[in-house]
Amino acid sequence: MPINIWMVEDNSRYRKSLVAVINNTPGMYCDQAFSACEEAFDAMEVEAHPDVILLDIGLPGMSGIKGIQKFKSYAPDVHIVILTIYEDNDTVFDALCEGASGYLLKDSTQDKIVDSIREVLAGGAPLNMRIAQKVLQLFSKIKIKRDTNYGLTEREKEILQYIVAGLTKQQIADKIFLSFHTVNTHIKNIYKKLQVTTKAAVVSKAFNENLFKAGN
Amino acid sequence: MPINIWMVEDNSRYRKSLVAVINNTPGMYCDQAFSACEEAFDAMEVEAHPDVILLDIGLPGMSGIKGIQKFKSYAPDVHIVILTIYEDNDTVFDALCEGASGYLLKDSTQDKIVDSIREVLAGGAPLNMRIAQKVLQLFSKIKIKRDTNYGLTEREKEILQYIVAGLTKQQIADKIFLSFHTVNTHIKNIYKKLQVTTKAAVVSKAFNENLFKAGN
DNA sequence: CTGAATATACCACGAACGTGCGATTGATTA
DNA sequence: TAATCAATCGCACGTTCGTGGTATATTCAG
Repeated sequence: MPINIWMVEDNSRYRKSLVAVINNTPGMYCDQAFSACEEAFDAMEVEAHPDVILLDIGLPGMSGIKGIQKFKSYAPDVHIVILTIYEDNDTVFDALCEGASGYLLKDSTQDKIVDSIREVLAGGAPLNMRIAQKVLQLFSKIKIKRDTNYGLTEREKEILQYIVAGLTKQQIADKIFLSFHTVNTHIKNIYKKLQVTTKAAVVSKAFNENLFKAGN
Repeated sequence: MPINIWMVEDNSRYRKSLVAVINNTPGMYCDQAFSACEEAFDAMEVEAHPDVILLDIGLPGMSGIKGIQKFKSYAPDVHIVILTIYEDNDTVFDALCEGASGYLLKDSTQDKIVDSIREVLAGGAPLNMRIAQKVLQLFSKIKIKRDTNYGLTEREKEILQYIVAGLTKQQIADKIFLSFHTVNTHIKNIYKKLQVTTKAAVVSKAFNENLFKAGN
């Protein structure tokens, strides 16, 4: 059966042009196109749900970002592909967190957009080249932090885990069969190495710098 | 100038086959191919550095994952494209964190691999369809957590920030011009809402559940 | 108008924490 | 062999925290 596509895009020229392209492509059709999320929500109440929604972000009324979840509440399995001019980190990040299945930029060719519709239904995640690069950069940022060990010993790392877990010094001592004083000493040493002075700060630093994972 | 490509792949048939394809492609060449990272490191010491390294993960000796950073230490600007059969979450995640510029699976067509080499040099991030999907799923997981606000008020969120930053109650009071007692009360309420009993636990929960960002 | 929620403020007490000392043992390394 | 480091244990003091109360002003929805 042909792919049912909806489109939400306030630029009528761009919208009409792309709708025409889709309707001239075998295997897919777009009979619903809107200039605002609100109109599309009304249609979701009465029409058969689409397979894919091509969604702009810079819209009058509700933004595409907020619209993602709303569309998903109507049709949990719908694939939402963002099609926008925005490529700043925050917008991309927010859209992906909201559950977009793909992210294209409007400078994409019409062929690329049509291909992406097929790709998302095949279980893929069409991403513009520059968007994919941004996404990967987010990962490598995580790594940088994970390298700084602060020279914690094994025992100290172990105790660090329990601090993060929220145990008191006495509870930690009981857990690993040490005296309260020993735990106290270890924690003092952890403070020196991490250059902090409270448990809350240790937890904060531990998360910010990914002081977990045994390896390295 | 043509693209200089190296390859690290222990399956000699696959390696030779792909090297041949690359060398038959105008604009790129592969004159160095290895069956282990260690061999490639030796070559990095004496040969001109490549533009792109196609790197397997399941290798004898050092794994491709650990190899990524090592290659980057020789040539910080080299683009490393993973080419492997592994597509489990941990492997993908680790590779991207280490700084891979792309991630392909070995069932990719040779055309796709050649295209990806060009794409990565054009500033893109070639990802296999299924890998891209995994990556996007990681983002939507973040979102789920961010929804659970625990009904914190604006004031409480504000104070939460300072707790995470490691300030004492008195310091927080001074910072936002409130009495110590008021801050104390707010923190008590935060504890009730988050169901914790210590500052360390608050910090832990705040990080684990992304209790940041004002939006929603 | 009337609760409910929010923000503000105060007090007191015991528990937990942070810190400055000192000390012994065993393993590793220079 | 001497020195360093990790791990263990100990005490004392002042500070901060967590928790049980109580109370007032404001705002906002029912």
